[in-house]
Amino acid sequence: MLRLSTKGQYGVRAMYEIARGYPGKPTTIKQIAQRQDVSIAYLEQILSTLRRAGLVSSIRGPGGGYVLAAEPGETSIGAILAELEGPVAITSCLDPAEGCARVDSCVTHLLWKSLGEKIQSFLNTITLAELLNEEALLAQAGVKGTIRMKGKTGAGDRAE
Amino acid sequence: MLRLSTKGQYGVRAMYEIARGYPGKPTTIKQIAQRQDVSIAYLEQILSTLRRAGLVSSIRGPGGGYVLAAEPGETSIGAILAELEGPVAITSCLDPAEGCARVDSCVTHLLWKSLGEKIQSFLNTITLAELLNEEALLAQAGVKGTIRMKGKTGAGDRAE
DNA sequence: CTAATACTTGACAAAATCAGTCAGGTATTA
DNA sequence: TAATACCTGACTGATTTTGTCAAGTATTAG
Repeated sequence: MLRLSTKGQYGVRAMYEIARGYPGKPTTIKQIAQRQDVSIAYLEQILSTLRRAGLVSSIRGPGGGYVLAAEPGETSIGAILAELEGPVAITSCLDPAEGCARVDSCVTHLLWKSLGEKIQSFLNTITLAELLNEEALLAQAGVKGTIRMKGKTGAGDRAE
Repeated sequence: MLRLSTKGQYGVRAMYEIARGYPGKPTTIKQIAQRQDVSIAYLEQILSTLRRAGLVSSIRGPGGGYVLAAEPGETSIGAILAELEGPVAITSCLDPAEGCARVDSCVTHLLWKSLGEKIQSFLNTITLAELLNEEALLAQAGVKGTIRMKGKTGAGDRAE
């Protein structure tokens, strides 16, 4: 339940690839497609959305590609997903575009609203900067009590 | 994004109606259908799943209906949704039934895993008892960092 | 200038999931 | 034994997802 679409997932991964080149080096769609194993055509669709939203800028012509519109710490995962999938809306009642006829009589309304806010808040807290730095991600995303591991496996290292 | 299916939503609302009769009075499908404005046929499908899962018991024949299998404070929203929609799995990678080929190289894996755990934890905290008592729900679901009350069965009375 | 590179856009469609209906059952008790 | 009420699986139309495809437009090296 509560699955994210591939569009949202690919979008975050694409933004991560672009963030790796920050600042300076533009990243081409082709590079993203190879590194993240997603089709170029699909990425074009996704990046087009993100560009219109002002999250990335594109540079045309030879040597061009995509660059972040702001520094990595300024772009949250929540912002990326909001553009690609719309706002968090556990139920249609809570979708700003739809609304709910029975708000008052619905005992579960508050429940879903509260859950949605928690999710949104979490996603807004994590930025591309955290994604670029696994330790920072652990600190922010690490959960209740147990996960105190610090030594990473080295598997996620840079392959540049 | 991250929308819950109607099946899950109706399931929770049906469980709420059944919980209102606790202890003692069985609630019929027809009553639930009227109060929550859901078709009888669809509810039968949903309640059949919940009964097989052991969350409710059914009493057949005239005067029958559904009753909770445990007291309201023992049944969490997370348990209900898990039966109707499967486990929280933001990505297919995190679905126990599917698995992920690129776990090690995926920078976002930890992110989605962490989010999923937060959601699951929240849903496991809220029970039918909280739904029956709006104050308890506010205390549990209300803003972050303010979770103070832990008294369990005290809240399980009728709320009307 | 012009060709190569690279982004841009909108239409389209197969596949999967969702949301629910329907027709026939089975169990219980007044 | 008939009325009540749960039980089950098959089925289907609608919607969403997950992409592909074709035909552009903009930029710059040479």
